[in-house]
Formats: sequence, structure tokens, C-alpha cells
Amino acid sequence: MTIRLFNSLTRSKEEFVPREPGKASIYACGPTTYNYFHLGNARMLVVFDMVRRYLISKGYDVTYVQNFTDVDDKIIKRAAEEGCDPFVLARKYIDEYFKDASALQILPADVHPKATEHITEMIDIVAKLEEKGLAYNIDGDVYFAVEKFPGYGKLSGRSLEDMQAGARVEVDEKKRNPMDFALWKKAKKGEPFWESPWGQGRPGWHIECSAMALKYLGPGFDIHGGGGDLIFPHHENEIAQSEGCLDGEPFARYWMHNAFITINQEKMSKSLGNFFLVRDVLKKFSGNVIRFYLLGTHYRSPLDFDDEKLVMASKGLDRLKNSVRLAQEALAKVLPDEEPFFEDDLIAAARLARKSFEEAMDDDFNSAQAYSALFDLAREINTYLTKEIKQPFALTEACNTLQELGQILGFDLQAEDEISGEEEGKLSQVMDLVLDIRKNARKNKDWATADLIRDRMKEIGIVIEDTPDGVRWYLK
RNA sequence: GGCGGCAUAGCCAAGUGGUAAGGCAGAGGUCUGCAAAACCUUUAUCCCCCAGUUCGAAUCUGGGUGCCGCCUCCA
Repeated sequence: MTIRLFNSLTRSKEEFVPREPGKASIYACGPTTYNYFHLGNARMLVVFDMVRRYLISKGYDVTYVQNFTDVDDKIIKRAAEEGCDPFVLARKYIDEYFKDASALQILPADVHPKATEHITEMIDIVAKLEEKGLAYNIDGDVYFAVEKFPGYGKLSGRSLEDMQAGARVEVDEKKRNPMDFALWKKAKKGEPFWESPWGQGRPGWHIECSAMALKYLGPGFDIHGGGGDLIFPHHENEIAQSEGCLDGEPFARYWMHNAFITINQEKMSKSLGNFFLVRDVLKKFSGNVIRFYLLGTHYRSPLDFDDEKLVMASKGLDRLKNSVRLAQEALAKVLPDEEPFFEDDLIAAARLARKSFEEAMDDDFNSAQAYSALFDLAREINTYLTKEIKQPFALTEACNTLQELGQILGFDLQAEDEISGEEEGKLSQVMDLVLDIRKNARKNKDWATADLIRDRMKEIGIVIEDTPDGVRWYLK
């Protein structure tokens, strides 16, 4: 089965044919590190992490590159406000990035290049563009001449005339064309700078991605991803710069852009100030839940945010996890059968789930639709568990399939198990005691005590459930 | 002004020509001391409105209405 994905460049779904068979190269525009990342950033990160995981699950040898913009106006400004060194500030938020990313089950990229570590490569590109007449230096500022690049506007679907007609930008008198953009910025007083052929300065924003993508993935790499607001000007400019110095080769083959998260139907953004930091949302909901919420909508559809949506996501995820837990509980009670297994409905259901899941994901990474395969399988497992005859083999197969498919989307469906080792042993002993006391209470029909124990334990995060076969407990 | 997107049940959300996935919530039932979990049944004669194309449209075309995004830093 081949993957079809929506290419922003052609505005249509295309079959994914990688540059090299069996391999996939992805470059994702990561965050500018001047703060903890917010839910909007999280959506982009989770979406491309999901794309990466799915490609890996399909057998591709994936190289995933995600940059950190660690020098730019906002970082400098923020550092000045806090009275610290911009590099120290950027470094701090890069470290913090990995904490939140890990909570959201976002795997580290194969390469996490930083802009400040690729100044030489950027200077090389700017120099080459200048040499080719696509860039010009004015008093230490180097601009890209958009008129000299015929394909300018092909990604965002607009012509230079359109853009100038609607330009709200304050025209920089130095530019030859108002749409020309900075490749290299002359250093201002107190700002960090590097030596260059044009004097002391720092790179423009767009050039870093060109330099790093070309360095680690080379021309014509497979997928370039990012948030939809990067289409213009950032990605448009990346294409211009990169292809401007590439002699006819394409920069990236497929462009993928995720839609935004909105708050009350309005875009969540740093400039509007209506953003939620992942760090804060994690205080109320687990990373797994946030991720489940984020992937519950197709990546190209807008996604509105409020706590209620996370509560819904949390309950849905619980359903999946309950199913895995119940299956494992049942498996623990029966001995593995030594009889040869036979085809039964559950085995068929597991196969069907895998197939439906793959069909959904092959179609432009439709994770929302893939969810239904997960839920369908969970129901099949649960129903199977109510039956008299249970094949351990079938149950194992179905449970493994459910967990495996969940894992492809980055969900850990294994029950929470934060306590380990020695402490777990102690907890078990305490629980044995507590449940023993409760059992006695129930025996004496002392429902008040029995219910009090159950309620209080639930508040602590330990769920107690009575079943016909006895009591069960688990951490939540 | 230019370019683009979206509108599906109480809520969330798939589906892009063949007669409405899935989740949450709700209702009834089974189980239970009660609960929880789970299971079974049930919940959109209809997909913003109006025309049109078609044997057939939520899905295509045209026209409305509403909402949103990009065109400036933003995932």
C-alpha cells in the first residue's frame, strides 16, 4: 500500500514516492526557543512525529531533522527584558523543550540542528546567491531579490503583483523590491553577531532552514513540514533561497502544513496572547491525553481548544486503555493453551483493525479515522472477554495489535505504572491490607466503610472495582 | 483589496457521487449491596441555505449566508 499525502505545493493529494526507495527524509521547522512551547507548537510537533512514526512503521528508513531557531529578534528582545544572555536563554528553552516533548511522547529527532551552529553554511549560501545575482548587499544588509527568482510565490499561490497590492509592510527604503527579504542582517549595537564577508551581522530567519535542511538531507529531500502560517513568507523564502543556489534541483519534494489550534474559534498565537503553554496544560492532563486530543482531528483541519475537549479525549483514551488492561488481566488468569489455535472472530477483528488503520493512515495520515479502527478493536476485545470460550492466543494477538497500532500514533496504552521496583511491592502489600479490611466490611454489610475506602482511594488515584470474580484495583 | 480554508447529531469528529465511521454525553437493559468498568439495544430520513448537473449528491457546479486563516513575528 502506498501513502498519499497532501502536498501544499500542488494543493492536491499525491502518492508518496521518496527520493530513494525505502528511505524518507523529513525536515520540520521547529520552535523558536524563547519560551516554553504552547499547544499550537505542540500540534505541529505531534503531527510530524506521527508522520515520522507511521513512515517507520511502513518500513521506511526515516531521517528526521528538526531545527531550533536559537537566534532571532524575539530571543534577543526577551533576553534583554530578562537581562540575560540571549544564548543562555535559548539554551534554557531548548533544554525545557525536551521535557515537554517527552511528556507528549514526541521522539527526539535524528538531528536537532541549531541556527547558531550553522552560521558558516548560511554565509556560504548567501555568498553563492550574491554571486549569482540573486542577492544584493546594501551597507552590510544582504537581501534576496525576489524578482530574480521566477518561481517566487509558487508555494503560497500568489504572484508578486498580488503581494504588493496588499502589502501592509512598511517599505524598507533600502530594498529594491518591497518583497525582498533579509538574508543577512547587519549587527546593531548590543546584539550578537558573527563575522561575514559583509561585515558583522547575523542571519535572517529563513536562511537557517535552507542551510540546515540542505546540509543534513540534501537537495530534493522528501518532506518539509511546518505550521500553516509558515507557508508565507518563511517557506516561500526558503524555496527561493535554496532553489536559487541549487541549479535547477528542487529543494523539497512534498510540503506538508498543519492547521492551527484555535481558542474560541480564534487562532492561538503568541502575538494574540491567547496561547496555552503545554507546561501548564500538563498540570491538569497527561501528555498522552493531550496527544490523543491533538491527533483526534485530521492535521489539516482547524482544532478548537478548551478543557472540555481534553476531558472527552481523556475518557476516550481510558476506554482504549481499559480494554488493554482487561485483556491482560484475563490473560494472567488462564494458562497459555498448548492446543493449536483456531481462527476466531477476534483474530479476524484484529486483522481488520490493522487493515482499516493502515488505509486511514495511508490516506494523508488520517489519524482521526484511524481512531475508529482502535475503538472498534477495543470493543471486539471487550465483547470477547464476556464470552465463555477465550483463546489466549487470540486475546494476545488482539491486545498486541491494539497496543501496536496505538504505539504507531504514539500512545502508550499500557496502564499507568509510575511506581516500580521496591515501592511497587510495598504498595501491593498496603493494597492487600486495605482490600482485606474492605472485604471484611462488605462481608458485614458495612457499606459505608466499604464505599468510603473506595471513594478515598479513587481520590488518591487508585481505582477499586468489584467484579463477580472478586475485587480489582489499578492506578490511574 | 488579493489568496486560501471551513460549515455533518447535544458536543467532538471521519466520510468528497451510491444512500451517514468512531468518540464523549443521553436513554433503556444485563451485571452489582451500591458504584465503577464492561456488554447489548437505542440516539442525524439527513449533512448551513437556494438553484442546477445526475438514475442517484453531505459529496460535483453556480449563487448566497456565516466563521476562520495567510498577505507583518507566529506551529
